[in-house]
Amino acid sequence: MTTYDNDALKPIATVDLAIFSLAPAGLSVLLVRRANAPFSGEWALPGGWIHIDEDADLEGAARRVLKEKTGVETPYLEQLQTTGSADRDPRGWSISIVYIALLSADDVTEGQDAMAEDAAWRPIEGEGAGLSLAFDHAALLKEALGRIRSKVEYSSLPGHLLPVRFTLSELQSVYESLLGRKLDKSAFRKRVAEADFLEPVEGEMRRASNRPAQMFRLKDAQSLVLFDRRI
Amino acid sequence: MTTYDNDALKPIATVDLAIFSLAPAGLSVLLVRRANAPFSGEWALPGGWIHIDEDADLEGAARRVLKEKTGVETPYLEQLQTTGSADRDPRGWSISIVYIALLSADDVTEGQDAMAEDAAWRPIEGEGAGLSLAFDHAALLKEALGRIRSKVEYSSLPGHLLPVRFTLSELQSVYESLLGRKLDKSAFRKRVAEADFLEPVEGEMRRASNRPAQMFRLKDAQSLVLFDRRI
DNA sequence: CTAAGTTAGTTGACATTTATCACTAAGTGA
DNA sequence: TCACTTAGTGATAAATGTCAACTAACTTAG
Repeated sequence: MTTYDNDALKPIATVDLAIFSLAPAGLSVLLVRRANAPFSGEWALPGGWIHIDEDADLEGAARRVLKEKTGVETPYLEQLQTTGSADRDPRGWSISIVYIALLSADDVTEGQDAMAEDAAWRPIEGEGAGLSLAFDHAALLKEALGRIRSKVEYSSLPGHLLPVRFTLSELQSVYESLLGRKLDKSAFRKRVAEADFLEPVEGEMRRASNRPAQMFRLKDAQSLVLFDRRI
Repeated sequence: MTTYDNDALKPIATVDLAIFSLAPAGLSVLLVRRANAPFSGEWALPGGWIHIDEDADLEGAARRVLKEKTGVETPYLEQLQTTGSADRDPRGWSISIVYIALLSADDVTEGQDAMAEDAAWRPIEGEGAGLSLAFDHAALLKEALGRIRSKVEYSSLPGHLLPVRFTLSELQSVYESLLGRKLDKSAFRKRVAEADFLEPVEGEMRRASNRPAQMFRLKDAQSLVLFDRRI
């Protein structure tokens, strides 16, 4: 085993985030416009160097970046993957640890003031492959989308994109929009009940010109519940 | 965004591997005894610095370490997770990108000469939580075991631990031993047939003092096939 | 040569689970 | 009071899993 006699032999390490929310237009990702070289002026996933004097660990670094860009402190946060190669950054051998964050619709509306000026929500169109982003961020975003789409099939993931309180019908629409197909109401409710990640907000109903609907909230806003079978 | 004016501000980055095989005693992991500080003399997962002049990318670094320790070049290899914190290595802020590798029984027997002298196979007992390893490697190993055990439920993973050619009954035993429960022969064969990751080796049979069994091999020795439902 | 023993591989009956779709419930507004 | 809309539940058909019996193909003992 060799040692790093020379720090110049160390790779560069950054933490990058794929931050998702449900804008009215559907699933959207937060992008920032780069101010400096390389790729100055181009859009990229929010991210930054690890600050070894400030960040206790990788997840701490991810939370710091998230707070800087959105003002949100306690979202759903999950490590996606790590890429690293000699040529993904013109400045040298670099590593990117990528996290996925899901923001509730309430986080987005409440956090509008706190949001960084260089940041913007971009709706995902189709497979989301069409975007041109700095570094290898288009590929990273594609991976993140793949992970999200796959987890919708067998987890409570969509619950983290809604407002804090929502009805079962609203939850079902989010599943349907992320999956791109209709679900049966009865089967959907059976799955949700079994998975046991919701609790009713007692006495609170969504009222419209029809039968009122019971409102629910996630039992745990930070964690994902996996289903036994597909939704 | 800040820049690294000083390389001393960069974290240390290593690639570590949880390399598994099926020794006669059951699932086993390859450990190496550390020759240098820190944790000199203690057992650890095989790993090493990223060599920015030699490794093209992270997976390349993982393959290099794997070859150094086992002589094997083309195993099943999968990125598990990345940990990084200020205190996991006494030398400073450090990142470890952890890979899981699965070696076929043939790899192990053929590669015995090529295996590094400081390395040894250690059988996993129970949950594998009892081992005391350098750094946070005990926790990393536990994560790796969790990933493997969970993937056995819905993937072709056990096929990568057997010799290149094997019978369906042998495959079923490996599933059973990793899952810790018996499976129904008929249901098992239905799943395996549906998942379509095996091909028969025409004319080749396992002979014993009973009816001969058809031998099979993986259609693709590097990739995992996921099932629609649990095994 | 034959019968007993062993494991491979298949088949079918039955129980359980899951999908599909129709139904009842509870509100609004004309 | 009736038409309309969405919420929520139940009933039946289809699919799937479980269990165990069955046939097949070999070796070995007598």
